[in-house]
Amino acid sequence: MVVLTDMEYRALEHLEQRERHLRRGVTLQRENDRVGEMFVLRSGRMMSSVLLDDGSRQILRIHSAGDLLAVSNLIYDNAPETITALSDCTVAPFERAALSALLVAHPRLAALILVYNQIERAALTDRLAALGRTSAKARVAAILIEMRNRARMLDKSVGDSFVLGLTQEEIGDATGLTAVHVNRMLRQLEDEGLIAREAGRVRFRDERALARSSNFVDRYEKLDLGWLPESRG
Amino acid sequence: MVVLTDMEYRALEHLEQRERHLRRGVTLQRENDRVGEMFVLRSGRMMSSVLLDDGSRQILRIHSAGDLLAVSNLIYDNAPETITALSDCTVAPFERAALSALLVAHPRLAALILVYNQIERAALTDRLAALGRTSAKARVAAILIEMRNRARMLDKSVGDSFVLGLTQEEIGDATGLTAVHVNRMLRQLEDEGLIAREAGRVRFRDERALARSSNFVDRYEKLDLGWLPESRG
DNA sequence: CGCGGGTTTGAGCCTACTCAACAGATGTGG
DNA sequence: CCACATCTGTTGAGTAGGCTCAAACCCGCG
Repeated sequence: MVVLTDMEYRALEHLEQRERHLRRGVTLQRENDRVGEMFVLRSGRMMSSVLLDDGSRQILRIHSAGDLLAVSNLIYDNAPETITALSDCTVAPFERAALSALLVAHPRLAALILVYNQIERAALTDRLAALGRTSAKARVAAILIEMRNRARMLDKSVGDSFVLGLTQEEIGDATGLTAVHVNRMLRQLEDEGLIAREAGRVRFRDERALARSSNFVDRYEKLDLGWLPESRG
Repeated sequence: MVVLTDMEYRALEHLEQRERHLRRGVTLQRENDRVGEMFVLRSGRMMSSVLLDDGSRQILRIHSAGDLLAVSNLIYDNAPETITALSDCTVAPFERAALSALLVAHPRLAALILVYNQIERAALTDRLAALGRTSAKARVAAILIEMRNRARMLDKSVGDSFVLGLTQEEIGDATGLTAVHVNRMLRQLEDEGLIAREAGRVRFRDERALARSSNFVDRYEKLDLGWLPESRG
């Protein structure tokens, strides 16, 4: 999508020097933890979530390889969100100072971070609209499509059938529903012939109808990056 | 909160050269419009929203003076959201290229934009959690507190009593409720002695209890900006 | 073989929605 | 200055989508 120069590439490499491996289920940081680092997710899938004081959980975002994690630690000393591994993962931690230096040395990378933020913002506002204004079925359909597209971004060979990698409870926490109701909505989508479920995999049988019933918009498409500043090296 | 240097200050002034005045109700941009500009909101209050295809509306964010508007136009040619004036407003438009130049010339301002993005992200995720996991009453309470705090940021003299400046329909579209139910929730908060309503104004009678019933967190507090890069001039 | 995590299904309930009517306030044109 | 339209807020009655509680099932795993 954007070609980095050698210098920029090396700057990123430098940022990601260290590496940490996480097993599925491990939490990288817990809400309100005193934190200072940020992370690049190098492989695997993670999620960020918050706990409300009635004990319920809201999943804010599902992250996959290449995402920046915990960027909000840049400005808050106490983490505003919990970050947990959904699969085995590797992350590369880096310090505020490193990011700060990067911004100064590589304005074009600074701009790309801004771009990244805006994509994420768009995705968040889509979810906001979904939670506020769409039915349970639409929300479940939307998360299915989003997960498939994510999978495909990392592996072009992914087609109609893919491994969801989320429990129904997790889908519920992401969509603001109960696990029980998620189950019923999946069944309904299946009964209507929109999807099929087979041993941990989901297959789209009528993607068109699925998209129609979910208001889904792919925010990684149709980006315009012509305005990016010149690179320095 | 952060002291700008003369150079930085002048760079921002330059960005905000032009000015445009908007009457209440006017839309600055409509979803899917072909756009290229971004804006600084100089005075007044605006909102960004999306329309779903069943005709319902979700308000994504309420903006007040000082906010950056339509930053997502940076990366999308077609606006992902509608932006409308909630009161008479003035905005200062600027181009992608201007922002791009700013990032190169003033890395510390680039960092501040990043900071701004993260605050906004935190606010969005709070709302996401509210829509997904809290009751109607809690959501209404939360928006009241948020609006009061916003008003106070611009005018330190604002205390328990303030002008809400939103119709019940707008509150509904922001919280994912119907106007009718918003009305009932306001009445309930009033009956319970948490608020009083008097001619367009809201007064907090028990702010502690209001905050308790709403999970509200003020994301503009407790920022740590010690890591910001040195300014250049 | 028993255990635990995840899934499935049923029954009944409650929160928030829909529809509808009305009251006030504001504005507009005649 | 009145008649009328429009927008916002208020209240009631009935409905429904999604929740709770509970039980059973499936499957991989120690």
